[in-house]
Amino acid sequence: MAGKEISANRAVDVEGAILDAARDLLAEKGLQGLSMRTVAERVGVSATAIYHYFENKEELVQRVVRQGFQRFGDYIEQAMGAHPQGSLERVRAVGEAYLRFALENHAYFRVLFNLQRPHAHNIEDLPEGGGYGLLRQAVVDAMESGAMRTIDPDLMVMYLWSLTHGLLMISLACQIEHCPEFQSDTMARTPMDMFHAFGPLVREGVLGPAAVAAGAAPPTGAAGGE
Amino acid sequence: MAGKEISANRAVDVEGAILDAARDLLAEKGLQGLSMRTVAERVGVSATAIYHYFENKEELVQRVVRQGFQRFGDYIEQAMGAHPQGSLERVRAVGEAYLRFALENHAYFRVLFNLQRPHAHNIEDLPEGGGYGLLRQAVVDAMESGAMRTIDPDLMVMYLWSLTHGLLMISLACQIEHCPEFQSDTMARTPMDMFHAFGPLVREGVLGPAAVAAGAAPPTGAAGGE
DNA sequence: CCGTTAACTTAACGGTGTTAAGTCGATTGA
DNA sequence: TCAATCGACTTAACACCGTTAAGTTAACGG
Repeated sequence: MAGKEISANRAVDVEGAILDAARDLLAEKGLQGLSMRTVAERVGVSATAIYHYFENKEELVQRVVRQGFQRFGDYIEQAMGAHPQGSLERVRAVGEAYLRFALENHAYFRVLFNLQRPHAHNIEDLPEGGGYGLLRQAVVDAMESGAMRTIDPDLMVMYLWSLTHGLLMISLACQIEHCPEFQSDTMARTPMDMFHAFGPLVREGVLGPAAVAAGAAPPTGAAGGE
Repeated sequence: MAGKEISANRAVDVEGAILDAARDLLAEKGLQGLSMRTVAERVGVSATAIYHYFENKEELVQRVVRQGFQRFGDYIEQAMGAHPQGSLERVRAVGEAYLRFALENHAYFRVLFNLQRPHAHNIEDLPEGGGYGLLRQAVVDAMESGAMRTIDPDLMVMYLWSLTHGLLMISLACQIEHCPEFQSDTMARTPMDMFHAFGPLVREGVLGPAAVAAGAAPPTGAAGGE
């Protein structure tokens, strides 16, 4: 029995070591930098030994990702706890922690959120060349016509772009149609429906028309603000 | 000279054929499904012939991506044109076209925006397991305390999550610090600064406190839809 | 002591991006 | 008209990749 424990512990050790090595490699060099052979070399076993603990490379990566989301969640939870329940600061703290975690571990975060290597394309390769400039002009026009509040148009564009792009990315990352999580009654299912459902929030804000009209903007805490 | 033209045209033909084959393969099977050998087979040349036109696989993909963004931009421009200048409908149309294009060409779009294969992870693997549920609770609490308007909490969570995630993805996709495009005076530079700058927009909406207070919500067009 | 099983190993297969060297026809200069 | 050049390829090969098959070796239960 002592022997069994030892061997079991050893097995756990090796499995853990494989996971650790895989995580480090992912953080250092991304998914492309993770090969079964390099992981095995770091651990000190042969490449095929990994197949004793994991079915294939995908499962290995999946396990690392799962572990990563766990830490991500813990990080956010801790950041939240520092603010009073029911406050907007608390909601904002979630977003801040989200960003902070991602920026501090961004090579690793890329893997968590399914991104490829940096792929050095400038902003000009993005919808730019037709997209960014067009949206910006539409925003400037809307501001001039009074259909939209007047602020820095680049900030407005970034806000609208982020919201749309984020919705899309999340929808694509998990095939949202198959997630019971998101099937609440009042909530539309397709990304396009959600986009439309965002309308009132985008127009009137998270405080809502009544609060804004009453000039009741809280002096200290606000959802996205400093 | 006739011969030169012919050979030049032929060269262009082959180059174009390679690009077309690469685009089709990317749209069908994503980045993993694109190998130099399969592209070459479709075109009817040997794999190494590609290296006469492109430095390596990365450049080939880059070229396809660039072409893709061009079409993406054209698509958006066309959708915009259908709405009157200066209207919120026009701004919203950009977002709608953005989503429509991405959803209709999503295998291809994944490559444009640097995403990996579907990687079937459920929503539970996302910040869930600590994140989604926590944010949702914070939102529910804020609604109950009156710090936030009361709507479907899942919709609110999706809105906040999309905005934050999108900002992050765009920031990571192009290293925004090095983009002069985004160095406008009033605009903060880091993703975290932008997140904070979003504050007033998130709280009060794109219409602004004055318009909302005046009950001046336009009857027909609004930024995020109906 | 024997059979089984866990925990590996080595060898190999088919695939990948990429390089080196060679072929071959058309173009060009003398 | 002939030799040289050059563009547009080809074949062969290299190193690496994920993965499978078969074998080894030590510990264990009966």
